[in-house]
Amino acid sequence: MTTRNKLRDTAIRLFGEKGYDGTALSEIAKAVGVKTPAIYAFYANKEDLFITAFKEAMQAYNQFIQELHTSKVRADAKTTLRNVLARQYEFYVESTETNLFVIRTLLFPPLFLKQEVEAAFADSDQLLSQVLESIMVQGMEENLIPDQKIQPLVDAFLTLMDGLAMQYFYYGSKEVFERKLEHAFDVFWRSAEYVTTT
Amino acid sequence: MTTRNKLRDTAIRLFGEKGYDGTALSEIAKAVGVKTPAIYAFYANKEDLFITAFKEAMQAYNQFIQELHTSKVRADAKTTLRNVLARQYEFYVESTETNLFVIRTLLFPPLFLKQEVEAAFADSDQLLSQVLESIMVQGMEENLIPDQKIQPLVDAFLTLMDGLAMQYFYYGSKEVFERKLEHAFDVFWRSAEYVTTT
Amino acid sequence: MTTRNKLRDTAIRLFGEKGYDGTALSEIAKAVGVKTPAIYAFYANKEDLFITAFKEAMQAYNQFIQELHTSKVRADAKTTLRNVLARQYEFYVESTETNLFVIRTLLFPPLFLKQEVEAAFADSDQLLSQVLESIMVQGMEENLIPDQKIQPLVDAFLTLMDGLAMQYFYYGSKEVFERKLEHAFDVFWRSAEYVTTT
Amino acid sequence: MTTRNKLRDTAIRLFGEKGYDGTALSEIAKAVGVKTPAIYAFYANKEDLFITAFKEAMQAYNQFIQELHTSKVRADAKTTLRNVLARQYEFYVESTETNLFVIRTLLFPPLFLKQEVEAAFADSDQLLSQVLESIMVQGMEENLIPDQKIQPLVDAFLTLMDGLAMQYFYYGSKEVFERKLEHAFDVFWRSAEYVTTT
DNA sequence: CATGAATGAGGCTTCATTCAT
DNA sequence: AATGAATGAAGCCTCATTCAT
Repeated sequence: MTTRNKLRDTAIRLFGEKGYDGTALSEIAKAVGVKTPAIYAFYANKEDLFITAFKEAMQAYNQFIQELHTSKVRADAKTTLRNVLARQYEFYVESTETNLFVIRTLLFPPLFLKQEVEAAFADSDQLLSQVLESIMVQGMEENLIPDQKIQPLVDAFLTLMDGLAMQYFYYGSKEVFERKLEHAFDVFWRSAEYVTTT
Repeated sequence: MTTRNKLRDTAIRLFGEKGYDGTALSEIAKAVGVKTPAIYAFYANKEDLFITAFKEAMQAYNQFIQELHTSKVRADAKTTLRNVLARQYEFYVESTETNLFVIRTLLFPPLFLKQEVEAAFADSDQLLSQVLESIMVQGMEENLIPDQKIQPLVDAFLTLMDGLAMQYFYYGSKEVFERKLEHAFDVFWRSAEYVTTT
Repeated sequence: MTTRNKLRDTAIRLFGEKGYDGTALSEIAKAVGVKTPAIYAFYANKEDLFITAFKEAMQAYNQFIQELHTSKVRADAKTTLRNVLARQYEFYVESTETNLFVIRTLLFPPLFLKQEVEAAFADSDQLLSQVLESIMVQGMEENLIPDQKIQPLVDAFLTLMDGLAMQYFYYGSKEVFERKLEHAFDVFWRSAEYVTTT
Repeated sequence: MTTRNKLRDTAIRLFGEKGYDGTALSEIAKAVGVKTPAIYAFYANKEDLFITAFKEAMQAYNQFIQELHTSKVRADAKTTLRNVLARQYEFYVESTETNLFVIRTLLFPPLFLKQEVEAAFADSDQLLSQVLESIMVQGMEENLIPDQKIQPLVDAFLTLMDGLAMQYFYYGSKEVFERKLEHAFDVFWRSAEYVTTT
């Protein structure tokens, strides 16, 4: 891999672990095996490196969302939703570093990036909402989910995903996290498939 | 208020906004109207100030959880749970700064505090779990919630609370947040009160 | 003297010798016997130190001009004008460093100071013009200088002073400089006292 | 023009504007449309480029002086002297950049060039003195200038030229400069043609 | 309690220069 | 002749911290 990309990826990892202010360019350079000034051959400055890293990480994140959509066709809505969580989990495990960086930056962006971060977040959020919505619609067409307003289901599921995201990062234990995932999904699905008498 | 406490509270605010590394002692001192070395009359060093601030904030947070417990007696389980979310929301609004600091620190503690933070989090988490559990039990005793395993409900509700916490911080809009809260709770409760045929 | 002023004076000297870009803050600090960061206790940054030094030097320069005016009363116009050059010379010798800094900065200001420098120069220039003008008027009242337009005399004398200033800095030799001074003044005065037949 | 010469001329311009220390090789390269290391194909290092630029500029300057000499034959001494100033002015206007560089370097050479600069200056100065001297002699032969010592006239005229040089660089206004030039020359000439009674 | 003065450590960045291509 | 990659040196500046007052 090129030095340029090694720098970017290492930046993702270290910025994710210790934040923008907590990460020195010298650490990134050292991890890549290069002296600090070499960074400036590829990036204008620390902010530029951070932004580049952020864009890369967001792209990986959005691609993950896109793939949720692509792969949804294969199964019924319940399986698909369950898969969404499984994929989310997988994604976290595979790309913990990228994810830590994305979440950290979305929640606590360095001030100079606040606006861009908000825009990026809004995009991803909308994308994910659409994917979930189309899954819910499919569920209704399959008669797995009774006819009802879709927004509440989407909102609840998004909240669930966010909650799991948070927990993934603060529960060390795999078992606890998997239990939570199971339980949260079960409760969600029971509600979704519930036929309101009213 | 004493200078000591002004420093602590300003630390909570600024560390919450910009993180440990992003906040200079001089900023805190300036915001309080004092020169930097004055901080050392009250706190051993930056870490000490941070830890003190963290303890104060966690105490406020735990007290909030405690009060959820205390106030629960007055109403039925559904109302109580709904109130929990309302109180959580209120707490965020009233104490945004404290909360930002707590969440930031729980999710992304400075390295020197990782262990203490995890312990503190475990305590709060357990406390909150117990509160929620007792509410669920009450719900069953009231026959509002059909007999079922409690852990899944608690896990789902905790996930819901975490998800809302995250969303509170990245949705600027009050309306969107309140809609999400409503929807997420409705979906949760419908599931909780659902009588499984199986 | 306070560290603050030692820094300012050393800055005048070193900036004068080697220019803004050629002088490192560390050199100034070292010459004063202090570490570089100490500078920041007194000056916001390098530019601030430079500007402060410039103001101080300009003040010394303007004060020198003022004193030309004050001391003029005592003698006839010819003596006074000759004295002006003598004083200018004295001033250069006594305050070579200040002067080198002033001239260097007036002629080749760092870009960030260009505007302020031009304003400062305009002020001093006007001040000096007025002083010279009043001397010429005095000379006419004394009938040492025949009645004529004053502006040409002032302009010529100012050009003479500037020419001497330049030569002071590039002729190493005292003798050569003093000869030039004598000659230039003689030529000037012969012209001034000349009674045009036309 | 060759890259080599483009570099040299751009160096003259930029070193003249911002000095040796204030000009980065990268700026020069960029202005020429080449990458920095390309400079090293033609010049040993920054000092070498500077010295080369200086020699080129001094040559242009000396050639200007030479031409003063060459063209002098055509007219009477007064006209010739007046022409010298006109030509000096023209030269400044046409070759402001070269001149700025020459004057800056003569007055404030980078330390590593101090000696060479002084030698170069002495040469040019002597050359100019000779030119002026021969004009004065011509003036006497023409009986335009009464018999007198030549050195004072030469010294005065040199001082005048230096004074105008300085003023050219710090007066923005063309009108003011031209007025000063006129006045200074008039005063000079009146003195030169004056017949001393003594 | 509080501050002014000072500093060691370290961070970001620029720059002249080298070297392989 | 020219460039991309890289670096050593150095510069400006910030910051946590100390100490005498």
